Amino acid sequence: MRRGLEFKKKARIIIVDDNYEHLSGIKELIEIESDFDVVATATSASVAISLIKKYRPEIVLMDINMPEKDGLTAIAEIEKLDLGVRIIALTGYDDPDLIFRAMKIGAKGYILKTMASAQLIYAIDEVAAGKIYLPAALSSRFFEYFQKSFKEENQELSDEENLLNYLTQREEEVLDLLTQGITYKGVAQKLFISETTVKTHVNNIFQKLQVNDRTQAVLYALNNGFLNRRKVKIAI
Amino acid sequence: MRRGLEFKKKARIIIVDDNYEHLSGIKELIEIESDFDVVATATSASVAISLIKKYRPEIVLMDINMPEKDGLTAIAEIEKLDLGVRIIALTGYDDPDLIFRAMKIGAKGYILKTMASAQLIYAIDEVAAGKIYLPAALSSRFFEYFQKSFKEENQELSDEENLLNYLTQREEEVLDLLTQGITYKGVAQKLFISETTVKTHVNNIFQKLQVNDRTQAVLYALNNGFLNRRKVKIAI
DNA sequence: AAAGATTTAGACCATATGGTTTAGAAAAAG
DNA sequence: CTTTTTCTAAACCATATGGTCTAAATCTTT
Repeated sequence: MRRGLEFKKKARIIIVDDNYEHLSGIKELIEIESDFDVVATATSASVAISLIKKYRPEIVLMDINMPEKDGLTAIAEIEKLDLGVRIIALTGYDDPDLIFRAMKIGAKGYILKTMASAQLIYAIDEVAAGKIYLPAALSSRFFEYFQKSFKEENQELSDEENLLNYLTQREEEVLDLLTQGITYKGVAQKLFISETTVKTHVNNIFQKLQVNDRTQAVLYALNNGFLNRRKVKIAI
Repeated sequence: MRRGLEFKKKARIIIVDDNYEHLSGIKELIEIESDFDVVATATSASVAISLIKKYRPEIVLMDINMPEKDGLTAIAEIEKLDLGVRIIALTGYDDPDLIFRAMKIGAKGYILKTMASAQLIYAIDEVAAGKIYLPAALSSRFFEYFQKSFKEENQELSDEENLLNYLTQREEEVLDLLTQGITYKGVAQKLFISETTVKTHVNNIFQKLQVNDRTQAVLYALNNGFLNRRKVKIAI
């Protein structure tokens, strides 16, 4: 029966906005200009959450700037419930930090209230279809923020300044095991060398990293990109 | 002289692709269908880098899948030079991991070779204008990957499972200092308590976190969100 | 082939760390 | 106003860790 006639089920929507004017404006817009079904509206995050549990909508339009419980916390809570609700965040302005945090905690889309109504409908359409949608303008802001945070975090030290680059291969292996909380005895066993050899390596590592104990060496390693070819940190 | 006639300087481009067919195809396309100026081409990353240093183009189109030095490493190196070159990554398929890594290290755009030529021109246009451009389809892939990695990292432990939540205030203070690589003696001085008291706290911490040494305690703390209300990690 | 770096490993010693128990004072919870 | 928890601190001991020096075998580089 594939590729046959598909009766596309109307996506059910809940709209959340503390401003009643906005709320009803958006509601009308959706009811008039789209096929979606606004099953409920809420003017506070806490009410919204109970409504979501009750109606199990496909889509939630969530205003971020609300007093009391703010929209971001609400999104995080709803995502934690894991009901499969797809949340589109809504704000008045394109603060990249807000965009970043919303997307981070699981929003499937983000639109500005100032955007054309067609854009809102399109966004809902895309998100209802399982995609994640960010308008090009917001996407651009997001990525600038994203890259900036990476740059700051990663380029703390140049290659010459990063003392990790002076370690030999074997020293790296030893340090790697230390960053897993393994004792010297354990390291010796894993690397098939004697414990005294491990101690020699460790002492060399200390000198090269200019630290005086295991914990500091591990912290230096973690803070300066050791193993960061797989694991990536971003600071926000 | 603002808002006067602006002679928009043609953006200068260098194209990098190990496949010569592709390379000349793209070159012709750009020369015929756009205003951009292809100042050079390269079939390897290392050649590309010297050409970039020489010509200082505004835009670089960089193929990711190349033998020898791969495109991602090349992008990272070029970004490190900090010449203000804006790099657009180019691949045959939409691997979200590749997209994520490319954007992470600073690519200003990402397009597929299979995309329409108009799309390529548009991307260059946007990136040359200072924006970051990801076609909606790739952007969607990116965000799925992005959110998945956050979800995995953040929802490792529930509040009850996270042993850090069983620590007392004083124990948290001690652990905090340990995560800074401070010795027991140092902790004692900072908290104005005796060293034996520190040891008592530390032993209690070990029991609560189910570890047997300082390094493991520090690693547990760092891996399980101690101090993570400000810093956010994502694992890839 | 020679020089240098890396990896291995021992001796020796000092001290920091970890394990266990006991216990009083202070604070919080009931 | 008890009871419980937290914070403080000591004694005691075993062992892991760290500092320094020496040195041979192996691998790299010139």
